[in-house]
Amino acid sequence: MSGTSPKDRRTARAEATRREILDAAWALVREEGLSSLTMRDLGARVGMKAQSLYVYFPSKHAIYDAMFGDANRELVARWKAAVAAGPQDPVSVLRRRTAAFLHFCAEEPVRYQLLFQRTIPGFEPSPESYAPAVETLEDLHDRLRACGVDDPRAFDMWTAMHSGLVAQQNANDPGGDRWLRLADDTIDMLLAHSARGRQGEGENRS
Amino acid sequence: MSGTSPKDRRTARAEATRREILDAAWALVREEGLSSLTMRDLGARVGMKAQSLYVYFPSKHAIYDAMFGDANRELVARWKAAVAAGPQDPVSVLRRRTAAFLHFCAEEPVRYQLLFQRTIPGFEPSPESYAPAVETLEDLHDRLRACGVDDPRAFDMWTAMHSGLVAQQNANDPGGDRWLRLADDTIDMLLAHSARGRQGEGENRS
DNA sequence: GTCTATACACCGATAGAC
DNA sequence: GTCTATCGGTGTATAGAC
Repeated sequence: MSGTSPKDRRTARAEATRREILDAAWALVREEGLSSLTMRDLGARVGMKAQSLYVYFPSKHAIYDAMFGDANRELVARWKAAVAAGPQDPVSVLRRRTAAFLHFCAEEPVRYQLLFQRTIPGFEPSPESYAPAVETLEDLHDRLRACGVDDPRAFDMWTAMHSGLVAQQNANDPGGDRWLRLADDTIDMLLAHSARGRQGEGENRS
Repeated sequence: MSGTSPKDRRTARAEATRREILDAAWALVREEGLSSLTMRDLGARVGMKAQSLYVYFPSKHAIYDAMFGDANRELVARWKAAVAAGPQDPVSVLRRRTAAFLHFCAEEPVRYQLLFQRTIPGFEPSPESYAPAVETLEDLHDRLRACGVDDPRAFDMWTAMHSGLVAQQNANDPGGDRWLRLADDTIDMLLAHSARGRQGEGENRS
């Protein structure tokens, strides 16, 4: 259990190279755009010929898929940190979680594009890379239920509102906060709306 | 003023060919997706070699631009028709206008993608093609003001909500109405929210 | 494991013949 | 106005030297 076999060393080295290629790919798409990633450019960036990349990834789509997984795992880490970071009453947790999600989507448009806009022709994420996204959505469902929102229509309205805030932010004020700063107001509005007709339960604003 | 010069005849013929090419392009992107449009396929569709298309359009982006203009003009026609089609009180007009916009966006995802997702690498619409979009947005502004909404934040919340409804509808339930049917509820919520703190003015629900 | 070399089937775009 | 021919680009793939 303690020793490291030659095979482990070899796969560990290969894994490090994969990581290096992915980091270079992120840098490239940040500079040139998601769809401007080419195998030849990427190879040059890591000091390889394009053909050698196929030793580490079977195709360009496999690189996109690994990036998709990267981004999704980062998103999960973000909202888990936000959830843990303050008062634990459901509405406060929901507010922090929502803010973390919105900032994650707005701070790097190319990452948002990869995760949610699906702009690459023919690219479909693998189930493994997609799994954290399912976890994220289920967690949101739980958080909303904890705040007394269990109407499916209210849930759909919630996802629409936040996808809309991010879409408008990235499209019309990239790098700014014109729509992001509406988040808390929007949360108030949605909570009030879904509480309508029910007996008003704890709704603390802080 | 009444006669038709040879030059007019020539340009009219060319204009008809342009129209024919654009119709073929719409058919192609509907079948194959927005980014799968190729000059070779498009040429074949109208019985030309790809190179001959350059007689009518200087580039592939120019074709996308003309399609962008097509779609925007159609959108204007749609909401103008919806506005004229019923009772003229501001809230009813706003409801019909909003429904027309949402259905326009949802009924042909590829058109929505061209207009609002900006998924084509390097494509920016020309000012001429974009002009109707400005008119649409200004009209929305006026309609909202007529309903007593003049807070810029409420206006931004409005655009976010509706961009989000369409985004979720097209991404997660294409062809259905899971998010579209939330429109009237959403309008109620937004109108109530922006009326909060002001003296409640006429808010008639059809 | 990386290279060179070569190939294939596409792509947008241009030059020039007719 | 349409064609043929061609260019440089793309992702992908294979063969073989070192």
